[in-house]
Amino acid sequence: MKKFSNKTIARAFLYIRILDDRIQNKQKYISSQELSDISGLTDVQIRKDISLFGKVGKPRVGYDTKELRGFLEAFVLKSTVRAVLFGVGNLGQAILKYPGFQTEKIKIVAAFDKDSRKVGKKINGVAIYAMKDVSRVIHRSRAQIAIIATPSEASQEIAGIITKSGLKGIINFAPSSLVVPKGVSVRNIDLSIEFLSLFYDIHSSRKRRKS
Amino acid sequence: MKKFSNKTIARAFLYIRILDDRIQNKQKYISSQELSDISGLTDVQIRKDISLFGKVGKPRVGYDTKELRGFLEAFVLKSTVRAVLFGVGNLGQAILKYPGFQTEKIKIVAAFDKDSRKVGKKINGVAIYAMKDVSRVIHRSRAQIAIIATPSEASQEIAGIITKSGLKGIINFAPSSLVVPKGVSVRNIDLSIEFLSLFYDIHSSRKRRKS
DNA sequence: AACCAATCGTTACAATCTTCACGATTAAAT
DNA sequence: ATTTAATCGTGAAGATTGTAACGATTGGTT
Ligand SMILES: NC(=O)c1ccc[n+]([C@@H]2O[C@H](COP(=O)([O-])OP(=O)(O)OC[C@H]3O[C@@H](n4cnc5c(N)ncnc54)[C@H](O)[C@@H]3O)[C@@H](O)[C@H]2O)c1
Ligand SMILES: NC(=O)c1ccc[n+]([C@@H]2O[C@H](COP(=O)([O-])OP(=O)(O)OC[C@H]3O[C@@H](n4cnc5c(N)ncnc54)[C@H](O)[C@@H]3O)[C@@H](O)[C@H]2O)c1
Repeated sequence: MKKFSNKTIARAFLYIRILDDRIQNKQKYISSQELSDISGLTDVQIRKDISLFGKVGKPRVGYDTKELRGFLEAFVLKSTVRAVLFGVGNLGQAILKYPGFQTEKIKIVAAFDKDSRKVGKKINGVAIYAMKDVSRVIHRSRAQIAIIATPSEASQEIAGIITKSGLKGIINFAPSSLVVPKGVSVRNIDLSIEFLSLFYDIHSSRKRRKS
Repeated sequence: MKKFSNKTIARAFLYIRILDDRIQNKQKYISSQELSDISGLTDVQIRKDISLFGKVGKPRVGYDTKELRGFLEAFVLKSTVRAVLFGVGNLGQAILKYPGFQTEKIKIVAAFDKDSRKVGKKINGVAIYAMKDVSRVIHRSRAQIAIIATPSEASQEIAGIITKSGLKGIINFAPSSLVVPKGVSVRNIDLSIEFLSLFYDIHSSRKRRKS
C-alpha cells in the first residue's frame, strides 16, 4: 500500500468534511482557492495533497465535489472506525454523549470502567462493562482502536490490557507517555500542553501567520 | 525574544512535567537517556532541545532535575495561563471539572453559555456568564486565551467575539476552521480527525516506529 | 595519576514538509 | 477558430525537523 504522510492524511479528512458540507449545499464544483479560504491552508498545499492521490481536478473549473470526495474516501476511509473507551469519568462521558462518535464513520462500541456503580449502565446506547470483560467485549464487538480517558496513573496498565487484546491503535487523553509494543500507534492528546504552548506562542511572537 | 519552534516548546512542557514528577520523588539527577525512556522521544532529540536553551547538563551525571526545570520554565512559562470557556455542554463541563485546569499554571477563570438555564451557576468554582457579559468579564478577569466548546455552527461567531475582546489565542474543539485576524493564534483540536487518521495509520503501515 | 565509561553539546547530514514557479489544460468569450 | 483567463499538476527550491556521529567533559576506579 502506498504511503502518504500523516499530515496529508489528516488534511484529507478535513477536505472530506468540507466537501460533505458543500455537497449538502448542492455545490457542484470547488476550487483549491475556495478550499484554501475555508480551511486556512494554502491553495498550493491543497492541490499538492490531492495530486498525491491522483489527477481528479478539472482545469478552469476546479474539483467536482462529489467526485473528489469519493476519490479521497477511497484512499483514506477503509471502513467504520470502531472504538472502545476506558474511563467513564467527566471526559469519557462527554465523549460517549457526542453524536459525532456514533456515525457511520466513527462508532464507539463499548466502554469500560473499574467503578462498579457505572458498570451495567448505558450512555447514549453504549454499554459500560467491568474491566474483567475487556478481552471478551473487544473481540465480540470487533473494536479496532481504544480511547484512554482514565487517570494517568492507570493509563500504562490499561495500555497493556489494550495491546494484549490485540488492538493496534490508542488515543490517550491522560498526560502520560505510554510504552507500547512495536506496531501499536499512539496519539497523545495532551490538552494542558496545548494550552501552555498556545500561551507561549502569543507571548513570543508578535508577527504571525494564520493558524 | 528568541524563537523556538512549536514542537520544541511542546516538548519542553513535557520535560517539565516529567521533571516535576521526579523532583517529587527526590530524584537529584536525570540523564537524557532516562528522559528518553519516559517520554518515548530519542535521547538526541532531548539533548538537542535542551541545548537550544543553553548549557545546563553535567557530563557523566546528566541534568540536575531542579536546575533543569527552573531553566526550562524560565524560557517557556511566562505566568499563569488564564482561560475563558465558551459552551458549557458535555465537553465544556468536563473541562470545567478537570482539576488540571485549576492550577497555578493553568486556570479557567470564567465560562459563557447562551443557555440561560446554565447562566448564574458555578462549576468547580467557575461562574457561568451570559454572552452579553463577555467583554466585561474577559477584561475584569484578565483572561489571555479562550476555549471554544460550542457547536461548530456558533464557532466562527464566537471567534469574532473573542478577538474583538482582545484575546490573542483560541483553542477550538469544534470541527471547523476559524478565520481570525492576523496576530491571533488558533489551535484546532479535532478529535474526529485524530480517530480517523489513527485508524488509517493502523491499516496502511505494518512496520511502524513509536508514537 | 592515569584511565575509563558515561554523558553532554554540537556540527554535519538526512528526511520530511511546504512553497514557489511555471507549464498544461480547458471553458468561455469574441 | 483564436484568444483569454482561470485553474490544475508538478518538479525544483527552500524551510523545517529529526538523526547520526563524534569530540569534550568529568566523576569514578585502579
Ligand atoms: N476532563 C478534562 O477536561 C481533561 C483534560 C485534560 C486531560 N484529561 C485527562 O483525561 C483523563 C480523564 O479525565 P476525567 O476528567 O474524565 O477524569 P475522571 O476522574 O472524571 O474519570 C476517570 C474515570 O476513570 C475510571 N478509572 C480510574 N481508574 C481506572 C482503571 N484502572 N480502570 C478503569 N477505569 C478507571 C474512574 O472510575 C473514572 O470513571 C485523565 O487522565 C485526565 O488527566 C481530562
Ligand atoms: N463531546 C465531545 O466528546 C466532542 C468531541 C469532539 C468534538 N466536540 C466538539 O466540541 C463542541 C462541544 O461539544 P459538546 O459535546 O460539549 O456539545 P454540547 O451540545 O453538549 O454543548 C454545547 C454548548 O454550547 C452552548 N452554545 C450553543 N451555541 C452557543 C452560542 N452561540 N454561544 C454560547 N454558547 C452556545 C450550548 O448551550 C451548550 O451548552 C462541539 O463543536 C463538538 O463538535 C465534542
